Amino acid sequence: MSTPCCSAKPTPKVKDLEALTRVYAALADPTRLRILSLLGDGEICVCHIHASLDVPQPTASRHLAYLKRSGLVEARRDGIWMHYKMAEIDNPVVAAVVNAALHALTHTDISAKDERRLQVALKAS
Amino acid sequence: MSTPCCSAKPTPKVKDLEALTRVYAALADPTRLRILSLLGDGEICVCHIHASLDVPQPTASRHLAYLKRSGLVEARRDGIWMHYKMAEIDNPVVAAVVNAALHALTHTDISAKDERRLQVALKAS
DNA sequence: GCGCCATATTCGCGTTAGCGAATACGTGAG
DNA sequence: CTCACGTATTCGCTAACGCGAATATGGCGC
Repeated sequence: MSTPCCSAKPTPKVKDLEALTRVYAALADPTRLRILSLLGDGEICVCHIHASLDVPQPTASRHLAYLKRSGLVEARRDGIWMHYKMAEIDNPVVAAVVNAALHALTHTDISAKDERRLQVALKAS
Repeated sequence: MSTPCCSAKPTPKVKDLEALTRVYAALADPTRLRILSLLGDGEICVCHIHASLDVPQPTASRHLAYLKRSGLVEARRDGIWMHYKMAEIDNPVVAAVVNAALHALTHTDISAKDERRLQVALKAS
């Protein structure tokens, strides 16, 4: 369940190591990991992200742009607000890596606290 | 099998995000990923590593030192030669992340070629 | 001891990343 | 049109990384 790769028999291929490397580079930052952890539960507005993480707004925006560049995240405009969510990853090998990250994040204290702050913020809306 | 975490019920914890971040930083380099892929099959001598990857010896040594610092790899001295192997990772969450990486690497072309070159080198010993 | 071999480290360089602060963009309200 | 608000980008600045080249360490044979 956490590694859906290889459930289908036709062996998937990664074009080259660069794709994997870029994904791991995107995961190699605590702020981005915290963002991904929040996005693992569904689409969220930027304001809720930087409020839940308690980081400056430009910081959240910059990391979100990085994640979008890396193909891990998709953006949707809704009037004034931007909503982000996890991207559909076509490559099953890469998807398994990202899922492993999301799963690992469920075991961190910080992500649990972020999640709690997010729920509070959502309730206040 | 690829994610042994959570097979036991007592929920494991990651001290903080820094541990995860450091692991991902260690994985965010193509040369290190290729090295880990080779080490996934067992202990290897440094000379075979830099020969199989076709990278300069100092480069292999530098990345191996990085991996050792990150706790992903262990070194063993055998006379003149240094042998490296995957480290036993105590934290099951981190272990799952590393296993996901090793699994992903089995789907890359480059790692397959490295593996083939390694087998040739081992046969010639 | 000397010298050779495998491995590790250092140095200088260019590239990249992250941050805080400030500023620009873009959309809806009035 | 103008303003306010949410979001994105730019500007120094600093720190870390990766590389090639050169050099240093450490163990073995003689």
